[in-house]
Formats: sequence, structure tokens, C-alpha cells
Amino acid sequence: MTDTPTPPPVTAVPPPGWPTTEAEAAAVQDRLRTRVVRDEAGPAPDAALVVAGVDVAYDDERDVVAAAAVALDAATLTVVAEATAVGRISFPYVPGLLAFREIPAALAALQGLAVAPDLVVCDGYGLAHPRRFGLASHLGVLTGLPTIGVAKNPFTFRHEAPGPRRGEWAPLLDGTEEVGRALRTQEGVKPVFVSVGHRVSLDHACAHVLRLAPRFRQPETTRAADALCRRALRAARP
DNA sequence: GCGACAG
DNA sequence: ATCTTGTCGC
Repeated sequence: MTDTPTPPPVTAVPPPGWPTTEAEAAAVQDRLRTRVVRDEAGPAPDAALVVAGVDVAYDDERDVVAAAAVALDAATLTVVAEATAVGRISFPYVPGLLAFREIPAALAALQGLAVAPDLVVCDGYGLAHPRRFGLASHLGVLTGLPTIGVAKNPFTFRHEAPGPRRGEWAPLLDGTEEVGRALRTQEGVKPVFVSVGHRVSLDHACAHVLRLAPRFRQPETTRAADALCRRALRAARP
């Protein structure tokens, strides 16, 4: 009872009415952003939780996208469930509109999990976004699940260098507004950039990330999903 | 107008 | 994201 079979990939299709233009996509963000829940602390970081990581990989040559969702037991960081999805690329990469490129496949992978996660960790941003509605917030609103964003770059935001020790952080600022944190997950290693997605506080988001990253810069959820979506992309290639 | 710009 | 050799470290 310890193996976690990965179901065959499901096929991801953008829902009817999926935006085609940048103006349509930005309008969708402006409409959905009002549904982000910001006043919940979310699952306690020390609770027994199932945390899912989601990631997406691309083959632009073949116009193929593969997504993976991996659910981990947060206490042991062992895999509880996995799912993958493949489809056609539904939107070009445009800074600020990443979600429209990633969500159809990412959502299909998440929905393929045999276990409902207590928290979803996304690659990218949540409220740290020009319209305060990045990928993590978008995925949160669509699923209703608590979500956070963990990005590898500061995007357009500014920050001071956090202290050198694991757990130290500095505010990630859009002007004077704190939209996330530059969080050091490993001593002497570049920080990651954490922001709230949906139904989680920034304090809890950072605590979860630290617990999920005991050894490497990135949370284990992200590492597992990254490895799996790359595998799924290769497997989808004739 | 030009550059910067999650993945 | 993706293209890519050797190289440093556990």
C-alpha cells in the first residue's frame, strides 16, 4: 500500500470562451480578482496536511504542454498522489498573463489527483502581480483551494537582500505595498519569492515554504511537480 | 519611444 | 519556459 501509481495523462482543453487576446485576458483578471479571499489565515503550517505542487513544461516546436500535480504528505514529504495532463499551448507567454498559458493543463492535472490537497503551491506569483491576480490566485479562485505562489525571480518588484540565514526574509514591494516576501530557504542561497494566492496569509505561506524546503532552495512540491511534468512532456513526444 | 518583464 | 559542457560537491 505504499506505491502511488501515476494515472495516464488526461487531456487538457481550454474551456469555451478562453481568452484569445491580451485585452480579454486582462479583463478576465480584473473580473476574477474580486473573488480572491485574503482574510483567511489558511491551514496551520504545523498541521497534518496534504500539500500539492503544480508545474507545467512546454514543447513550443510541437505546440504541446504537459502539466503535473504532485501531492505530498507535508510531515514526511513523501508522495501521496500524482497526476499529469497534456494539451495544446493555449496562450503565448506574456508577462502578467502567465496564468492563461498554464491554467488549462495545470487545472486538469490538479483535478486528476486522487486526493484533495489542503494547500496548492504554484510556480510564480499570486497577489504579487500588476493587477493583483497572478497564477496562484487564479488557480485558487477556480478551485476554491488555498494557494500560494513561489517564484524564482522578483519579476518587476523590489526588495532588500534578506539576511543570510535560512528563514530570514525581506518584504517584496510594489512601491510601498508589500505584495510578498523574498524568503531565504537555504543559508547563503538566493531567496525565493513568496506571495499569497488565495485563502492563506503571507505568514503561513512563508512557514509552509520553509517546511517544504528543508534541503533545497525550492519546495519539494515544486521539485516533484517539475520533474514529473518534464517526464510527461517527454512521454507525450512520439 | 525604449526597456523591463512570473514561466 | 528552453537551448546546453563541464564542473563542483555530497
